[in-house]
Amino acid sequence: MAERKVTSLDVAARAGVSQSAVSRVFTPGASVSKKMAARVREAADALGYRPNVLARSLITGRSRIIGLVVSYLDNQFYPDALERLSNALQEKGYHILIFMAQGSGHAVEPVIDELLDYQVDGIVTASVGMSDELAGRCAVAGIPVVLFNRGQEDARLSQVTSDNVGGARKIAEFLVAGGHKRIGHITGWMGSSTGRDREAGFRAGLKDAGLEPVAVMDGCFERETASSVAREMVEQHQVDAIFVGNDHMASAVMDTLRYDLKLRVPDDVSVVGYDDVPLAAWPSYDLTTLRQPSGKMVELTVETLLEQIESGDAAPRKIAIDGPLIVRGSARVPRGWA
Amino acid sequence: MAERKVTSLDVAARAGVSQSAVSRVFTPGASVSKKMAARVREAADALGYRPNVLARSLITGRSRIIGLVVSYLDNQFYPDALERLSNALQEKGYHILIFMAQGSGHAVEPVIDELLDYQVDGIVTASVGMSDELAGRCAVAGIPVVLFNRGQEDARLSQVTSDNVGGARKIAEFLVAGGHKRIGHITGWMGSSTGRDREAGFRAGLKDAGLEPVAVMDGCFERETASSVAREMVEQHQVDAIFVGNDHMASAVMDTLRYDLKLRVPDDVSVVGYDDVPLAAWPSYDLTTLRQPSGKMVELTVETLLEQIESGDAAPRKIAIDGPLIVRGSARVPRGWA
DNA sequence: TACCCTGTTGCATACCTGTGCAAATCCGAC
DNA sequence: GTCGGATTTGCACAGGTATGCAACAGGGTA
Repeated sequence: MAERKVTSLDVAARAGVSQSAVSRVFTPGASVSKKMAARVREAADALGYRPNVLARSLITGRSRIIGLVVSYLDNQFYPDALERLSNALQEKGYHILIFMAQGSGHAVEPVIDELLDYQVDGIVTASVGMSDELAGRCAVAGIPVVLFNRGQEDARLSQVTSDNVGGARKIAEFLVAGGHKRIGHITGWMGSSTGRDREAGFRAGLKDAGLEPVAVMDGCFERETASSVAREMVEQHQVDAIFVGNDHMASAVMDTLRYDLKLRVPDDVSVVGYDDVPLAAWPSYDLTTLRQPSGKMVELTVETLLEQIESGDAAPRKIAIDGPLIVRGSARVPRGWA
Repeated sequence: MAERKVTSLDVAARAGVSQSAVSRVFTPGASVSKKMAARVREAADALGYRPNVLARSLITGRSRIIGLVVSYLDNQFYPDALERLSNALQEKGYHILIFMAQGSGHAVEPVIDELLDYQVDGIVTASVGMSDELAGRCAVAGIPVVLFNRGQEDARLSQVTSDNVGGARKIAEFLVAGGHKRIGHITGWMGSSTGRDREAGFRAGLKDAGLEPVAVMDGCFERETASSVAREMVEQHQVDAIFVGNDHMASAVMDTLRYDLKLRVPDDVSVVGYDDVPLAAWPSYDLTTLRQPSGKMVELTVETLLEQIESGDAAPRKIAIDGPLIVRGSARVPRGWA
């Protein structure tokens, strides 16, 4: 039923040339005469020949596959980034092999092993950390790793994040300028660098104004957790503003404030998020938030990764780019704010 | 810097056995003695050996890679399905190579070629159609294709959808029972089977009640388009209910009705969606909608695909599963509705 | 014509694994 | 101790491609 695969040998036979000639025609930068190229291409088209990427990778040592490890896709930020990442890599002739880090986010270990089995040229992990031992295995295998939206000490790992400390500080300044007195913070998962950095920046920003958060609780990057924590924060700490660790949780918090606790946003409580995902701009939320420029982040991720893959020995890079505060209607705007 | 890759030969040498022995130890179902397996595994662990999937696929003819073609991820339905699909396949030892069909959804052609280059074992296309010629190429190559959430005539293609005609009919009945008189429909993209089937089912349902939609306009599965179309529908056709072709658009329509046109939902206009994505359950939308059981759909997609891959000559299947109407608060509920 | 230089081509091999076949080993029964 | 059968092992090759090396052709100059 399924026809036998057509190989470079078939093409060579039909064109009356050697197999190596065929190979060279399909290898950019190889030495082939115009005439030869024309003959081979004609035969190849007639037979419907296309080079076998897997066989090719066996000999070149490059698979043109990038492994992507991701743990959840319900936060809009990640599908968006995934789409951009895939497009950017596709343009460079690479493709994404996707791996879900299931369970409680800690099951990265077995996933990386499988990744290595596929001889990926590089790895991007989105919102997922790596053990030192794992980082070592990748380093030994010569496979560059870029942490996307997450940071880690290990010098062998590259990372691309937004300036979480600086961003959160801006938010603190904004809330202070808005005259809020009882400010709370629902953090991202404190087991993540992102969650910790935003908390640190936020605390620092308040401290500069002589303030301190009246409550800091872990939202774990989950909508349900954030909702229940928000309820507690309002009822027990009477906050007048909440900085929520990302937009995904912030939208849930706004829903809880409005529909569950019957409070007005921002009149009773101001809410600020982080990321500026698409839904932040939807009229239902109209969320003031700090934009993580995902286009730029992806761009730099690709650049960092390909640089290491193609030049072999480029040093890992730790990149933090800053993003603007997007002022919308979910938080009281300070008088005369630019 | 990067150590030379450790191969089955290295393991064989260390264990003092032949390379084939090593291969057999890592091939489930091959004939190996306990003793041999133990020796080989010890040596393999010591060296950190893992079989090279690419080299293996070269000889077995199976890559254990499934190609996924997807055109957009901003509709929550797709990231959700992608996550489930990846997990389900991962469990079976397969992995997803992702391809974005960029542009106006018609650029599937070049993408499929690239897919074939990677020797994928099967293809899943999400909300993307295929030309007959393309379907033919896949059939010739012996690669099964499953259309996810989209239908097509071609007998060589499998497909898994919800019962779009039946589902839309249920919605029509619900709106009619609710006493609505001027009912409009913002369709999904009419270039897609999904869009057309839902429209047909909806029309049929209204007809059974002696009604007809007062307006039918194409929302193209895009939020912006749906919004502007909704405005037109209200202003020029005074609808009292709108069936929107999916939840992704429906949430935008609700925002437009409420915040732009200052209408109350459902008091002034009822809105019903399709899919039951997570945001449909969020209090801000509380959207009445028809659930597409994505878990079940993914399950059947995997089953269909693997059956064809592994048994080689299973016939393509056309599956349409039906889903329940989820009644929430965005549409007037008929008196005494179960 | 003899010469050299540049640009093309073919030959042979390597990449890493799975598998058919034949040889080897094992084990128990006579 | 011998034999038969079942199980295990090794040998050798195949799968589809890229590439170093040597051989080759072509063309221009003296």
